[in-house]
Amino acid sequence: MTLLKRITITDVAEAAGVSVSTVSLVLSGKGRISAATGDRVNAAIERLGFVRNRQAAALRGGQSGTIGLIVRDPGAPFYAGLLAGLIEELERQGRMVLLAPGGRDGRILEQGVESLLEQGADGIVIAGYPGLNGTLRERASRAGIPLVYADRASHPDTPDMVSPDNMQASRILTEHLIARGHQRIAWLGGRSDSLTRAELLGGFCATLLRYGLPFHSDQVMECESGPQPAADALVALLRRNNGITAVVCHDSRVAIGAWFGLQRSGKSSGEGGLESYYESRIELAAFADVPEASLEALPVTWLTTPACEIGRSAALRVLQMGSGERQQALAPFGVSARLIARQ
Amino acid sequence: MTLLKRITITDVAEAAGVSVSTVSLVLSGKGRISAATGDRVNAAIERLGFVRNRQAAALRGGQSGTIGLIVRDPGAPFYAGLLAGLIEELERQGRMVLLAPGGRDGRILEQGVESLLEQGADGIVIAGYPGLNGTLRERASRAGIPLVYADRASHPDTPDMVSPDNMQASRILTEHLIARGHQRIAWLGGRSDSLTRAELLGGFCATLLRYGLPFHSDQVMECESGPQPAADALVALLRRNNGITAVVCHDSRVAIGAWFGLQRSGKSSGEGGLESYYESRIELAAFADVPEASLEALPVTWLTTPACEIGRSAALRVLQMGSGERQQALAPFGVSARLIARQ
DNA sequence: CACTTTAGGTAAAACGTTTTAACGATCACA
DNA sequence: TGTGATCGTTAAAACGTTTTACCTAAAGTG
Repeated sequence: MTLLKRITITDVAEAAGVSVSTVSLVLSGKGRISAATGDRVNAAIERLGFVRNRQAAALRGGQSGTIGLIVRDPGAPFYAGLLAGLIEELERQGRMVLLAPGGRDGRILEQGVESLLEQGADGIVIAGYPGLNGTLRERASRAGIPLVYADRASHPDTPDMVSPDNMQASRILTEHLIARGHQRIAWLGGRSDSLTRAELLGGFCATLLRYGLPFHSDQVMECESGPQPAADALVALLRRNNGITAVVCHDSRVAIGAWFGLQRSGKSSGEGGLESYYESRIELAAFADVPEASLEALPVTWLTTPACEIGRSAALRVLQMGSGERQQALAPFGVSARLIARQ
Repeated sequence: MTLLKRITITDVAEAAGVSVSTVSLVLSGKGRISAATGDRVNAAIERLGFVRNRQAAALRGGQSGTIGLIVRDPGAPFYAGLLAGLIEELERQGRMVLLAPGGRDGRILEQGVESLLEQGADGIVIAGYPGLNGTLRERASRAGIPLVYADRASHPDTPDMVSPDNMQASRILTEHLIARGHQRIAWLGGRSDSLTRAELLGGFCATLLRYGLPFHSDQVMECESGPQPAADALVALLRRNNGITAVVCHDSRVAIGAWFGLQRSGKSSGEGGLESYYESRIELAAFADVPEASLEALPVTWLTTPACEIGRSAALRVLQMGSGERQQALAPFGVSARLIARQ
């Protein structure tokens, strides 16, 4: 395992009997070079196993070919999906992703941006930090590179944001239930201080009203996002016996809990298992960040935020901004959701 | 948004009234510089908002400060976890992650490695490609940088591999069930052509035998990894009425299916829901790539492969190899699992 | 034929940093 | 006072590309 001397453009030039300029021109396909010379150079490149040094190229030329990304929680399935979409799109454009560590701490975020600038990223995407930071925008703009925020939570409408269209998602899910004949639909779960929940609930409420269906506060049940609290909450909700025939769950854990709650509250025929559900009078629907095995297993209609779409859009947006297109031409970007119906 | 001229080390030197060499020395903390000069330089850096250009530094110096990573399927929760662990550890060592696009295709993988070499990665980690490729190893070694494979599947024992210790994981889970008094334990799920399953099943079988418990082929049930097939398989297994009191499930989807199968086969009291399970005579346990909401909701004892541990280990390993430690000193790396007991 | 144009190619100056060898000054020591 | 050390700093040569301006020979033009 001897460390061979790095093969440079100079070696190639020598081997092909041309100048370094010519090799560079062949590499980038820019200047005017005859087919014969081109072939000769390419042959030499192949023969020597030359790999171009992007750092040197970037040093002189400008673009490093990388887009920086900071994810607060890269292990969370949603952000993993976002990352996957982002990578895929950037790859299509011949760019790579430079991943800076995120973290709860805002200071780490700033440090991450700094590192990305050091590494010469051509643009920066920040995911999972709902509180947007003016300082960072300022920092990036001073360095002359575009910065965009992407998240599952909703953002104010500015052109450098990519987020799901929660209102629309909620409308789709609600209309689906209405189309299936439900008149009294309940809402379960979510903390009332969440912006996402507010938007989802807003879409829900607006859709009910648009179709002339009743919406009273006793149709909405707040609860912790765990199976147990959700089950309890659903039992309590149904005990009021207010004619509910369908329940929209704020997230997948709530949906699982709701399912157990249904079993317990006797809305099923008592056999247990999947079959019993189909005889129940209550239909379940849920929002989900991400496809989940438990939702596939249960008879729940669910609607996912397409994480990888958001990633893809963020990628396109940052490249767009980088290529000098005028900012005002870019509208805020809302990504729409996907419905997976059951039963 | 005017694009300011980039602030360079030269500007700093001028502002501080010293030479560029001095600034560089201060930056890297290498040479002998007086406290006074150091302060003066740092003040100038601060004042001008200088960011060091790593590409230029790498061009001259050597190390780029990045580790390349190729993940076949970055959207899958397990690899997301791996990525998270990897990032965290690399950050601790002051490195960043350069993410090349993966893909089913082996050709894309090679191209990814090539891109990483172009970008000057100081090392490469490849995750999720079970079929290891000698060409890539060769490529990396010719470029003089370390390459390690990391995966959830098991690998042959070579020092450049990081993978979970499946035998040990299986032993832990099986011993847990034995300790709880189970004598006849069944195995459910997994395709028989999977190396991972073979190792898990090997550990299971070995542990049973070590404790003097019977192991017959009718205790093992192969099935597709979905809720429905698993449910059917469990029903069939229990119908044989062979005294089974516990079932080890190959993965989380199988576990969910097994749960429904239990309900259906009357091993529960018929009330449905969580409560009914506790009266059932059958205990469930499962392996899981990754923590999952459905497993938390069900009374299943499960054992996860700590994805982020694997990522972390891969990071350490690649840095270790890069820092010129002797290869033979490095043992193959098996990462152990974590048990989450229920009931 | 004298002239412009064009095609194909090259020399050389950047790009921003690191590092080595050298330098003057100060200091210790006999 | 001469002789090395030691200290703090610096000039200058890399590192591997890209790009601009320039060159030469051949081809076109009147």
